[in-house]
Amino acid sequence: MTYGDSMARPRTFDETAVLDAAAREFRVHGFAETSTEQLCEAAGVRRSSLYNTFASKDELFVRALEHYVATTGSAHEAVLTDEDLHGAARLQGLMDLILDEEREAAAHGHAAGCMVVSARMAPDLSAKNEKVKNLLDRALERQLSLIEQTIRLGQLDGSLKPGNAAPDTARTMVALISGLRVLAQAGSTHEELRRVVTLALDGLRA
Amino acid sequence: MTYGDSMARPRTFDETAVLDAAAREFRVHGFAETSTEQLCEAAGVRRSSLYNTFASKDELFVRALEHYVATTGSAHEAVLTDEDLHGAARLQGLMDLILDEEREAAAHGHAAGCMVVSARMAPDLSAKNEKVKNLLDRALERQLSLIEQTIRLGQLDGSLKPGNAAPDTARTMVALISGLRVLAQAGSTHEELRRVVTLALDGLRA
DNA sequence: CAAATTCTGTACTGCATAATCCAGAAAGAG
DNA sequence: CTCTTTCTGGATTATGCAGTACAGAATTTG
Repeated sequence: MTYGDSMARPRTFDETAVLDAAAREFRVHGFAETSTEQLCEAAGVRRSSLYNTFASKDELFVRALEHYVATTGSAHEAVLTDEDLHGAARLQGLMDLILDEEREAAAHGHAAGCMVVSARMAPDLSAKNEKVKNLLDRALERQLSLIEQTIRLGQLDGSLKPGNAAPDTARTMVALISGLRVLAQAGSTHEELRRVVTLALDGLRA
Repeated sequence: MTYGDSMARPRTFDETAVLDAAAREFRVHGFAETSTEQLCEAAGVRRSSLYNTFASKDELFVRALEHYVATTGSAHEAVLTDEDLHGAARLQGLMDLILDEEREAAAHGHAAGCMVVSARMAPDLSAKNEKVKNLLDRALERQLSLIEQTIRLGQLDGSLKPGNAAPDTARTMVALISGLRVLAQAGSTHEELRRVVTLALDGLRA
């Protein structure tokens, strides 16, 4: 009942590290195909410890998703608000984040995967768990809003072709990112993905 | 042991209709989240009948996937080889197929889903079943090849901007289509999806 | 009618796996 | 040292679901 700093044996594992490991598993294999066994092994934690910390696989998934969208969201935000770059370069930077992630994963023999895409493609998850749906919706909203602002900036600083509606362009970028995740799972090489990005961004440049 | 035309009670259900119904379930819910119960109910067929006709859920999935990629592939091919249209219009026609499908599904309160995207996002399926992987790979190859030819045509007939490499452009289109599937699952409206398509295609036109 | 085959409906089996429980060792706080 | 809490490791329970089995009705051919 003594929360926070206990007066007994402390946790030997980092909760955030567990969420990281869980997210890595979930994003590659999806929710249904990831067993608690895999999660324990990936996190280097025993079952009892897992269930002491998280009530259920569902809750762990929600927490991992929360952690995943928060960290990736922040990384994306950092690039998309980099004062040293013009709009087009920020977009390029965002896509480079994705490309680098996929290259890194490919070096380990698999695609990076994406918790958001696979969760979206398994709508029963969102239907069963309201928190999942809310997290996904808010993540999408945040991403759209950030990209939208970047588009507007790029059109003002002259790096992006004017005339394209910012919301539509933002949504197109999100579609492109999701599509890249799928192509990566289909085995497309880093070079192929990079050329897709180049072609798509060139269509937006001034 | 008497194959083909039996001399007894014939099937009262159409095997193709079952595959259609199964594909409809699988494409929305994915493999893991679709129970054999759902499949029976959707197809209007009893369990015994299902297992008399298909050896397992795995085989039914493979058959449904086969049927799905064959029918959608043919529909796409029909548009992409329509002699009455120039290249850009054929691409537009392809995207309209997707958009119409999503609009139709949205009218029923859900996204259309996609067996290919969700199967790709669950790579364990392909890992476990070689046939799944082969079907997905051949479907992607076919789609890329068809779109690539259409791009080349469009660049020759002047409807598409020259200079873009056809393979890259084709892969970008595939990414866009996958992205549309994801956005649709995220609840994007038909109008929003349509504007995404318009923007993306406008970037390719002459 | 007889034989063959599929249908319906329900009940059952088997397995994977999510989740619980427990006994003891380990490690901090007072 | 004592108390508390978390660890390890394994055993156990519970559940959902894929797949099987079966009995009887239905439907076709010969």
